[in-house]
Amino acid sequence: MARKKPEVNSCDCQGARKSRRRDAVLDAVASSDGHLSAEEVHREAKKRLPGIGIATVYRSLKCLCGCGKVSEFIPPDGVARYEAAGSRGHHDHLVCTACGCFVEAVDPEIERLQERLAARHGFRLEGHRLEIYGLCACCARKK
Amino acid sequence: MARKKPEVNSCDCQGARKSRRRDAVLDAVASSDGHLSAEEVHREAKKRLPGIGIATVYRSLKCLCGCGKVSEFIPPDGVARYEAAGSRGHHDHLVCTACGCFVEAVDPEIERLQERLAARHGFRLEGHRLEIYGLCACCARKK
DNA sequence: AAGATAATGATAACCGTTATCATATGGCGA
DNA sequence: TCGCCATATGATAACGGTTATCATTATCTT
Repeated sequence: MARKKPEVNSCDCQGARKSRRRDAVLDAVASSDGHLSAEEVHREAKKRLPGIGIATVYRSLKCLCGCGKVSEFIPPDGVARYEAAGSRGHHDHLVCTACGCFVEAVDPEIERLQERLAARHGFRLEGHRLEIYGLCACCARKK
Repeated sequence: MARKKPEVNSCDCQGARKSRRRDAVLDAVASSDGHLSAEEVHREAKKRLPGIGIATVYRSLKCLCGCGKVSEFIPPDGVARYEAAGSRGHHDHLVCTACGCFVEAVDPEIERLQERLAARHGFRLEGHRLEIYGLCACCARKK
């Protein structure tokens, strides 16, 4: 007999069960400023569940990204960073090439033009990544 | 006595010497469609200089990127890809999430708006990376 | 409570990239 | 042309973030 689908949990992935650790990972990401690396998420999550392992953090992050609760941002150094999605909505990043700081930014007009660009090439738009590199105001002043 | 600066070679990096291998790497990248991974560049370069090692390819690519002869593009999978810069000039990428194909595209208006966005946040613009994800025309048709 | 299956932790494996180090090479002055 | 010496090179070990493996535990349904 077909089993009933498990109740909704922090991850809506197909067949996923409720899990204290995944909740802890989501909470760790959601209660931070964002831009946490997996290792930093692990550190935060351990404050909630001391025994949680790094593998679980990676698995949970992947799951939470899959269901849209968390979004992944991969800066030029290739180390993935995570932030809670939804709360602040979509945004792009201005990355300082000197100090490595991030600034979040959105330009509705750019968003709109991207749709146009995708359409022009026959692409069905699903998402995008825009990163602008340069010197932040602080670093530009020092040079 | 101060030595004279060596003559210009395929890499204008400060103090760089002319080198057959670096020339081979540049040629390998330049004579392809672009979007080659380091391993693929290595394979191409070996057709020109059979004994060339992978480490030299990585070193040469870094050097060539540094002086602007080659540009690096890091897709979502994190594996760097290289293409000759200059010839076709700057462009962004439309990446198909189904088949993984790339399409090059530029929208001058987006470029301009990015400058405005950077300025608005006090950033001194140095560069940017724009990748648009979606289904290419071919894959969209199949679904 | 029992059975089925997803979740977990520890850790080995993976893999692209870099560092290391001994040797070879290029380019300059003589 | 020769010799010097900094740069370039090749082989390979090391690195580091991420994933796979596997035995065990937790969760959900009946």
